[in-house]
Amino acid sequence: MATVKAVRGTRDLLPPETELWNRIEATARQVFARYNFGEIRTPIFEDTGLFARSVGEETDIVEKEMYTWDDGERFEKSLLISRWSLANRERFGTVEDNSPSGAGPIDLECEDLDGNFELVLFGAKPSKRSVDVLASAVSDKRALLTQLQSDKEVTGRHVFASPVPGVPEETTPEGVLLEAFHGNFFKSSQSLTLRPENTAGVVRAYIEHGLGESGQLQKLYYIGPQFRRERPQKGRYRQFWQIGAEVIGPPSAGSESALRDAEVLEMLATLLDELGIGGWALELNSVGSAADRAGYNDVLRAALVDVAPKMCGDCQRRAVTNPLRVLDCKVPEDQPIIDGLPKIGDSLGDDSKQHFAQVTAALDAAGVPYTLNQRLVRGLDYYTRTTFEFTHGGLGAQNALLGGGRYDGLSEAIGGPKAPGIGFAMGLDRLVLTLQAQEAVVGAAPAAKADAYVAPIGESLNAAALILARDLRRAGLSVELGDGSFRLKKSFEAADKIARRIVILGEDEHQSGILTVKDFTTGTQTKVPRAELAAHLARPAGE
RNA sequence: GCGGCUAUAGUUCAGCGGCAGAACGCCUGACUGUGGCUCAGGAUGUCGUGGGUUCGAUCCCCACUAGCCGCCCCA
Repeated sequence: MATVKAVRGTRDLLPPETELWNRIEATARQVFARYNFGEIRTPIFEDTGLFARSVGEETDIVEKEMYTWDDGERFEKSLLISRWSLANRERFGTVEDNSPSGAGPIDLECEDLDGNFELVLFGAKPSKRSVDVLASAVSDKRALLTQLQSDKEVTGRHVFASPVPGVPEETTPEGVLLEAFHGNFFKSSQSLTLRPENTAGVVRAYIEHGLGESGQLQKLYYIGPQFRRERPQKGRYRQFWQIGAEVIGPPSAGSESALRDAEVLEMLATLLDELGIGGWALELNSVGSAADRAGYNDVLRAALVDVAPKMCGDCQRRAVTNPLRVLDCKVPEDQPIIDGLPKIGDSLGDDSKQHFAQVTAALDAAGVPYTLNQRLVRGLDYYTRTTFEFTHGGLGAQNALLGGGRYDGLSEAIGGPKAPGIGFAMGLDRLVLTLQAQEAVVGAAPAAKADAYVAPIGESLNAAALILARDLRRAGLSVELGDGSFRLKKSFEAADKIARRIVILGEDEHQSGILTVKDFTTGTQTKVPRAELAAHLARPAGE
């Protein structure tokens, strides 16, 4: 029997690797706290419409990478089928009787009509298969159900016509309506999606809880898994982890100020430094207001008409579908052409230019190094004005550690108040890879060992050992508990691997209350009264 | 979604159309209340899954699945 494995693009994080993850998360929380960010935890799934409207209908994420499902009550469907089958046992008793035009493949449709739900069973043009299907439907409702659920050829054919409730009728040339049911059969049906990113959820929560009403700037961070159905690669998974933060609020709270952009960028520089990421680079750009961006898109599209035929195949396609993406092209031959294209900086309005100048001036003053990259146009629709990316060499094709930008119109796009904001998302999976690579060079610190290993000799002392371990643990020590069924040799072998000292609890020690402690670092063995044991074990190894 | 490479022991990997291998790790003993170092011995396994070719396939062929690298896109 094939064993069940983690599904493609997902993975387990095990010790000791999880220590690194926790260290990163703890560092991030500390840094965020110093900048007065609070944690927000939003649901892992949201209404599909949220992502369609925020991330952008036309983006790859929404078009083909989301995990989306319908949250209707699917069981009701089978009830309806069985009801239909019973009701028509008589009428469709024979194949000939039932098929004025021949009973075709049977299908189900349901649709929301005026708040109620319509469910329709209909047959299409006759075929040998469809006759068989119907025959089994009449004789056995379970067989019909199986057919409907398993046979793609049957269930895949959708021909829908508006029915008269309860009355069979002719429908389209392709199909004959067999029966229609009308009523509130489906209590609810909603399209849900595993979040592909977290900014949309944060802004949704901001709107839903009226956080803008406080008049205060909201500074929120999150840490959690996101989901995109992409082809897995190193540092890219279908369930991936992001740490991100958002600064959002009403304009009166200063949410549009370039100072906020600079503060976020300076915080990120600090965070990466404190994480020990060496050699990061900040790339910075402004895509301007929504209008600036649209204008540039037109200018770029026009400019590409002449030069695109000389470019790579991908670029020729992008020139039509998404001109901004041409700027991302990595084909060497195309680079001179791209350099000759109009720059987005020339399409920025005065407001956008001034805002961006303030951002860079603040970064200069704070000593945060950056490089301007006019080709940096982020893929998500909601970005405006400042966009940025922190990259790191040694990540292969996936060289972006984190990315983000300003999204002044996002709240309004999903039905909220005017609430400009700026935020970022950091790929935790890649951050871990980067740190692991660095530590491999520097030399990873050995895994932390427990303070002590309590080794009872004989199973009769197991309970006493449990109590001893409990007391040491309550004193704040990390303690592993051995098993009295082990021979002492085995206890030593096990203990040496996972603890700094071993505490032997044999009959002698149990009677006298004076325990035998051996320090693995020095190999010295001492007798320690139980009352002094915790203090003794708390000392560094070798002392 | 597309292209290339890969899949053998717990791990890292050799290997060959004819008995399944190494290192490390693991277990046992030398040593019944003392680890590391050493020595002796042992088990490693559906050779990714399913087909095909062949007297015979872990090896050759095909498909599938998964991983890695690149593309697309993105964190």
